[in-house]
Amino acid sequence: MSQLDPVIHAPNRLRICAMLVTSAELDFKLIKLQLDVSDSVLSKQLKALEEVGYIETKKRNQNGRPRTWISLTDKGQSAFESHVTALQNIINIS
Amino acid sequence: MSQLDPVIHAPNRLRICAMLVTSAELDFKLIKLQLDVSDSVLSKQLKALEEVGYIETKKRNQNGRPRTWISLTDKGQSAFESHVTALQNIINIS
DNA sequence: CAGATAACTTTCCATCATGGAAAGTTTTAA
DNA sequence: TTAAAACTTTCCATGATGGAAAGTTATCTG
Repeated sequence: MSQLDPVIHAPNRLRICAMLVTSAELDFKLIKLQLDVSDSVLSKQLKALEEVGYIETKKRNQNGRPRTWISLTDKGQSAFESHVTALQNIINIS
Repeated sequence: MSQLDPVIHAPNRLRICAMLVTSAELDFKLIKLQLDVSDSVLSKQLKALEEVGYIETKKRNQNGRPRTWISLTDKGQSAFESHVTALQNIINIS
């Protein structure tokens, strides 16, 4: 039986993963605006996802400014899918 | 836009609500066995749901033993539905 | 009727998560 | 070379969560 993943379940991280699962990569600023959180909060949530290997970050320039690009890893992708399955099992079957 | 409900989002409480939404009422022991948590943990999670008016508890005997029966209130029902909608919005649309 | 037991409830305690604010770092623009 | 952007880290306070153990209350057993 698939279980909820505590790293993904937290609301902000769930939103981050959901945004990333449909995109190749997104930049820090966009995610921040979308989630409406402070820099420090987003940075910490991304770090939590990176520490378990669910996302990767790459620094690259855009308009002469350093930007961080974030993408889901394969591991993150499948963890997210399992988490969604677990949620569906809870919501539909219970 | 529907938002995640922090009272419902916590994994154990999400499971409790999901179990209750398809049943008229369930007893403490059954929920406890299903969730595989200690008495104290279940009692505290139920209290949290009761304090916001999402569930009701009734004490009634069964086999000469006091039992607590738990049911979703109307408020709890619609809060759960909104929460599920919010989850779906996050997972599908983001 | 007294003690035991079931079925919770509450308290105590330790740990962890989360967030805001502020300070720190790095890179590039002016 | 100073300023600013784009994060990152630290500090701090608060709140959630869980286990263990003690506390309650109702009923069963001898």
